[in-house]
Amino acid sequence: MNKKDIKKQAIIQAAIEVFSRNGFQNSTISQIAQKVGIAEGTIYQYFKNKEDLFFSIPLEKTKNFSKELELHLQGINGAFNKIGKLIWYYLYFFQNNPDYARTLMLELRVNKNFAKSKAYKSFKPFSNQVLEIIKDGQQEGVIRTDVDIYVLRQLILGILEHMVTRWLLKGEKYNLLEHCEEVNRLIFRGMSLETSHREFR
Amino acid sequence: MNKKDIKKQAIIQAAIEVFSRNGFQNSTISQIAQKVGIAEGTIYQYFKNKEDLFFSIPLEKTKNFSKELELHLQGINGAFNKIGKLIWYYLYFFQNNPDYARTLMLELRVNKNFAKSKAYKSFKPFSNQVLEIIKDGQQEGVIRTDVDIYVLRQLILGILEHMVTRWLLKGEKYNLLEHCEEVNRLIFRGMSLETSHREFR
Amino acid sequence: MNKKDIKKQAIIQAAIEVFSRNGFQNSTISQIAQKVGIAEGTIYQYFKNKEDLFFSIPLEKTKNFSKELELHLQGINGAFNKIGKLIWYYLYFFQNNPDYARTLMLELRVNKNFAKSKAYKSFKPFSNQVLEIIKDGQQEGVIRTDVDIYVLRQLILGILEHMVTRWLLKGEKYNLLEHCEEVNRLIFRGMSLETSHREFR
Amino acid sequence: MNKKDIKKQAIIQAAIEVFSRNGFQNSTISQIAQKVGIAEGTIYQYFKNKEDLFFSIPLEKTKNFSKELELHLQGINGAFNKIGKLIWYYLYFFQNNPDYARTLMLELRVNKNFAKSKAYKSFKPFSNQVLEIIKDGQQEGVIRTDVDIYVLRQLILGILEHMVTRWLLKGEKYNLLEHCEEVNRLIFRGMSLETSHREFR
DNA sequence: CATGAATGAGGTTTCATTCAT
DNA sequence: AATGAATGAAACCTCATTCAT
Repeated sequence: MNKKDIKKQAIIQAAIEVFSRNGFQNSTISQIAQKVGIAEGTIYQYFKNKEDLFFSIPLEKTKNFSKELELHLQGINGAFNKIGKLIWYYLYFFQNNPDYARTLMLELRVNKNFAKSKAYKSFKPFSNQVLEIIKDGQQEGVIRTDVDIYVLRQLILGILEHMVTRWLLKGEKYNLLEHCEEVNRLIFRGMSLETSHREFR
Repeated sequence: MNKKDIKKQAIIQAAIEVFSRNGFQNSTISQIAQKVGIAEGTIYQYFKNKEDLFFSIPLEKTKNFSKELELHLQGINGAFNKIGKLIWYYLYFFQNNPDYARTLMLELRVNKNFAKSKAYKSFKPFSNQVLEIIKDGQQEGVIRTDVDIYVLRQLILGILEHMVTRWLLKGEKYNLLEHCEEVNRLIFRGMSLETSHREFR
Repeated sequence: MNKKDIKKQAIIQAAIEVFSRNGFQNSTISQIAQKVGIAEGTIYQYFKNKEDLFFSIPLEKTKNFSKELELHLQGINGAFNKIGKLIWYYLYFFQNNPDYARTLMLELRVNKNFAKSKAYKSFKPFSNQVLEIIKDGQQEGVIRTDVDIYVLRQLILGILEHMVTRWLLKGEKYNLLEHCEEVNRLIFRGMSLETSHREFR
Repeated sequence: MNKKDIKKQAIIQAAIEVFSRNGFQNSTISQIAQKVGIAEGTIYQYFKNKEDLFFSIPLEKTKNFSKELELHLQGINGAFNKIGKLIWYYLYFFQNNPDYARTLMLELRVNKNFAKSKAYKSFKPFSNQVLEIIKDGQQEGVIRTDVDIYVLRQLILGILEHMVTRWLLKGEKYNLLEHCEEVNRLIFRGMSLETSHREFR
């Protein structure tokens, strides 16, 4: 990582802190520059504008997320086991990155332009990965096939996003992982073939 | 409804349209006043400030939502039947109030001050209603008791919020009710006692 | 005093309280109306506009001031004795009317339009009275004649205004009459013929 | 003086002119910016807000006042001679800075927040200087000791402020120095030990 | 590459005054 | 005479962005 990248990282890190505390509209370039210890103008050497800097946050963070998730899924077999791990890691990650969680869930996710940005596309791999696991599960014969796989994916991601968002809005006062087990049970049951239940019995 | 209330309603209606199109920060009092056909200052006779007007929207809309829901639930028996109807109505309502949906899901829900406002409390009755139905279902013996009822509620509301939000972010281009049936199936299965499945067979 | 005058008095009294607490610019017609318990519009039945109401305060207060002063000067002989009493009464009056003191000294006295208003002229009698006493003193042979009588009057009124103003700006925390004696001595000495001193010895 | 200071001075100079002509409340940042030939926003690079700019005026002017006064007092001996010169210079200064006089006497002096500001403290040195001269005079044996020195100081400053204020309210139409001599006489006599009079004879 | 002074558009909010009831 | 809803002008201040040094 060269000098330029180091400074860019520093700006992004400061941006995460500032944006997460005050939101996009109430954060100022000046605050971010101050936190990094550089002049405001310098930020414009690295980012086209305020929104560009804002959107670069998930671009960066998603790299970490995916790389780590990869490791955590290594050596796990079975669709439900993979999904269980994925759910755990998702909650674990955001619990440990609360600033980013706020930025992503309360600001970016809801930003009109974001959905059209290329930063948004950086989620695609993760999203696809979930889809692949579901498909595998159907081929294994453990996941029901009478429900659209995109709806199944939406079920999982929807619950996860909601859990994190709720946690944020409640002031991050409880342990986000505390209902992990129960949520797993609900999702597994919902997605299973009925027959698979009988097998479990 | 007296004259003053009529005008207040008119302002709220205009506010919904304007806020939903541009977001809170990018909407102006001037736009809203213009839409109602009154002077800017007049709005401040009815609302303390911009945020007060903003927060008064759900206060008003929730009244309608609850009143109508009440009617739709009349004469329906069985926890799952009630939940099914509730899910359908929720999606139906927001599909038919897309402006309000945008305001609520993409702006209000994510606003720090909103969670502390009294407008937020107007959701409480609906939220409690869901909880009651779940409890009834447990007493009927059709809903599992090995998962916290608050987690069960979160499951339902989380999925619903997520579906509406996703629909909005995708440009409202598809029919929000189109996967209603499948979602019902997923949620029912997730929440059921296993034994109840066998009975259905 | 008929009904109309009673209400007018009530408005003026409320105006004194409000204006003195917040100043002219930061006081609102609404506040005054509220204090009286009438509608804003009603005030415009009695006063042309905000400034007219403001200027009507000294017009009213000066009546009281002069009437009382008259009584206090009754039966006092000798220019210095009269001046001494006048100084005492001036300080006594404002100490007991601190709201009006603030309005007059910190707002009105400094208002451009006020100097041109007819309310300003209501001070004239008092001002003339002082001049008359000085003239009398010169004829009695106790007040120096080598200084312009207008300068002598300015000396007295200047010190008095300054004392009241200083007292107000210091938060009215000390007794305004506490240096009355000393000030008298200073003024008397300054105004006396030298010979009169020797006579006193 | 660097570039930044020069511009700051220019803004203050323009502010004096504008504030003195219209008063604080009726002056606009826009007017001041226009007079300097800069954008409104630029003013906020130099001053926190309108009031900050307002209060910075005496901070600046007092520097000049004190520096010049120092020179004028050089080589003068005797408390009364010093006070005489000080009175003359005070009147001379405000006569030659009528804009500032208006701002200080009619606006700042009467502003609640001003008395608490640090700008107010910039008068302290001058105020102390007067006190020192009085003390010297008492040690020399020419100034009476039966009157509190703070009252004596108040006598001097009160008359001076009043003279300037009166001059301003009368439209600055006469020569402020015209009664300088007479005022000196009054103040000297008031402050003197009686015995000192005999010596003068 | 870095700086930071300058810009200037733009929106919320207040409130004296009016006037129809 | 009293009301009080409606008006609408007006100004402070912020801050992303630029550009000369």
